Amino acid sequence: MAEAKITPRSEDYAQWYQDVIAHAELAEQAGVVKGCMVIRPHGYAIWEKMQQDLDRRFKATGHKNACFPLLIPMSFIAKEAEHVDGFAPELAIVTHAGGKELEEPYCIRPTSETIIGHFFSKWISSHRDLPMLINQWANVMRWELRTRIFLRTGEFLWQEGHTAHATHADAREEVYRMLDVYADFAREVMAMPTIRGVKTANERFAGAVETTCIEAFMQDGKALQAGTSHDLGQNFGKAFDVQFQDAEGKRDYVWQTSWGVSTRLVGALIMTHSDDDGLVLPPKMAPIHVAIVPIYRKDDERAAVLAAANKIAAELRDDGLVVEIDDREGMKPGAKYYEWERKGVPLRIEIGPRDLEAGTVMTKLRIAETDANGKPKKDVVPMEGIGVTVGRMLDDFQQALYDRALALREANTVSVDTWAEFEAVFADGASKFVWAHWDGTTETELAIKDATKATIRCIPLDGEGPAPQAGACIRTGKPSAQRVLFAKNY
RNA sequence: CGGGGCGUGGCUCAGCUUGGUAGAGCGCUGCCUUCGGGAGGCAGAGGUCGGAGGUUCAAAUCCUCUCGCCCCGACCA
Repeated sequence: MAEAKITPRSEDYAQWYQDVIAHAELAEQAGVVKGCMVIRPHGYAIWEKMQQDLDRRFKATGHKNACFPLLIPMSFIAKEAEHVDGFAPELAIVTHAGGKELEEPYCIRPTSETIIGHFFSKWISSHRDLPMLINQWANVMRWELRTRIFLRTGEFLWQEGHTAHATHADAREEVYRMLDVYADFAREVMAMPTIRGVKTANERFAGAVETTCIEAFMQDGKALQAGTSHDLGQNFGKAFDVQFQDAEGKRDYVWQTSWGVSTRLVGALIMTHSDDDGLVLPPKMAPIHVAIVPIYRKDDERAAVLAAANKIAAELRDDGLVVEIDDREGMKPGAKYYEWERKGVPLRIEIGPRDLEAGTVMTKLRIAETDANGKPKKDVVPMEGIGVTVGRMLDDFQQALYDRALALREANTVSVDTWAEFEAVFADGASKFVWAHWDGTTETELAIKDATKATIRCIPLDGEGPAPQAGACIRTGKPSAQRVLFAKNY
């Protein structure tokens, strides 16, 4: 009996996304808690891989982890005018505790700038205390009207870096250092190309003077903000009175930054690489690298095959790989193939009696060409030196996924100079990455959004997108210094 | 908050119009056969039909109220 199939992307991309998550057992709607998700072990394992790699990068750039309270006094949120305007609508508020009404309500943290500002003011008094480089791994809550698993949920997991510096220049250097950490991580580990840029005033973080981002291309042509890094200027320093004395004895407010990525990255990973057969994971993101499926008929075959499978697994594990031997009884090999594929395991090894005789194993990458009969291509490789062979296959696969993702983005990226062309790209719910000129005003940005649902994802940094060149705004014809990135977004 | 939909074994749902002993498929448990791309047979376990009230000899089904969730739109990492 065939299992319920994953909806093909061509039929319904949103349904496909949900099907992939369900079939790979990554997460599910909590149901009993509105807008919240349960991250299942396989999904959480992916998040842990992200955490481990990022945490190493944060430590390598001098940051230390800490943890601040989940509950924040409401008065804190109100101290920074733009911040409170931005976040007030999505706060969950605690009014009662211990059977009594609280004197001052708390909100569940939507982000921690305010409470960290409070503590920075206690901890910082001298330029010798700077820079203060803190990161927090935490859960936060934003009461969203519309949620999508991993991409936007009421509660989500993330890291938030918070730093304080003596000069604006130092803070800006930090903002861009961490943006590059995110971009490098996305490229090297997630095999996901991104575009680094600056957000328009309209899309800026509430309370920041500048917000930078990495934008990733999803298979349906939409953009997804995969990470952000903010220059907070002295806004929170002034709101929370975070002052220091410099070497000359002058007092000044600190210059702060904050930066974060969240479990949303799991959604980005899915929509960058996965296909109609389910989840596809780059080896560096895979909780299980290799699944070994033993093939046998009789008991004596079973014993011999399993012994060989264990030997291979041991060799691969010595190389640091996570290997699963699928020796479940009563399940045919084909069913096991489908299961490991929909869970995104990058490489499968089949080993049976014929292999034992020949001293070989059968290997199958998660994404493979199909032969003339429509069957996926498998490779016979010698058991001798299996560790080296598998290592190379996984490295190549990691690179191939990046190349494929980049090629898809490039194939769906266009430069557009007329409004008619621009509208056509975004007609009927479609989206691409569009480089177009814009006159720099929020008014025009909103008019374009109103007409097409496309928004400015970012103003590209040097080296991203087409070389800067003056032109005329796609909408108003007014002068524009450079093209900006438009797309519909998640 | 507007518009739509749904609450029935673990999951997906049928049954409701026209009230009469709670069903199917998948999954699960056991045994047997099978095993290089989604196996089959036999035997079994499992449900206060979201909740409360009402009508009735009799309610999953009709009526009233209520709770919850999902989808679409307005806000957002």
